[in-house]
Amino acid sequence: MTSYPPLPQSFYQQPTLELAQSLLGCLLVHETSEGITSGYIVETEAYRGALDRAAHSFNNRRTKRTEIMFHTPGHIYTYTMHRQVLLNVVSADAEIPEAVLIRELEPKDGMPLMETRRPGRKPRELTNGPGKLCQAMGIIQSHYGGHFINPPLYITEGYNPEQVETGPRIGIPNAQEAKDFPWRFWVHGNRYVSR
DNA sequence: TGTGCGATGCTCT
DNA sequence: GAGCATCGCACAC
Repeated sequence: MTSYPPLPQSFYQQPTLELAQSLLGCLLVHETSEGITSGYIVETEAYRGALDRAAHSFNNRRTKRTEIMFHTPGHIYTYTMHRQVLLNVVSADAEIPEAVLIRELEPKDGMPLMETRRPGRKPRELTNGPGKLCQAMGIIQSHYGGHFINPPLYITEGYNPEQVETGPRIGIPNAQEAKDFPWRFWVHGNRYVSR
């Protein structure tokens, strides 16, 4: 099985909205004893702590859960929503609680392994949601606090998306004015992007 | 292929 | 004890 060179720390040192776009087309890789799974990132959302009513860290709220967002960029922020695990990339400098949510992947390596983790699903249903992709990739809550520049869970160079689209984020009806911020980014025309 | 809705557990107040 | 950055199923077309 192939390994890949992780993107360096410097990649994460860019403004959150730019990082959210730069991540599109990058390859998310998870190496486990069962094998490698990987997929291209095709949809992201930015969450910008202090200003953003939709963010857990709104108004710089600092709790056990949001603590990692106050760290340096490139850290792994996982949390559970209902029964799912969701995966975020911490962005912005230390003490600035911002992050990018990874919403959808296009599977690359290890699709058979993904299918064993999500039995009975069609190929495009393996990773077309933030909770689903964590299941398919074997990402669990205990990845919280890790770093994307090291295996087993890391991000490497992928392809350059031809066209990126932006729009309002999904599933945050109570965020008032923040729900209309065009902070969702996706690869135009990719068949793994659902909505 | 698309929409609607109920189950569900963890975190914070 | 309330509120969710969701998913899967049922049902219509």
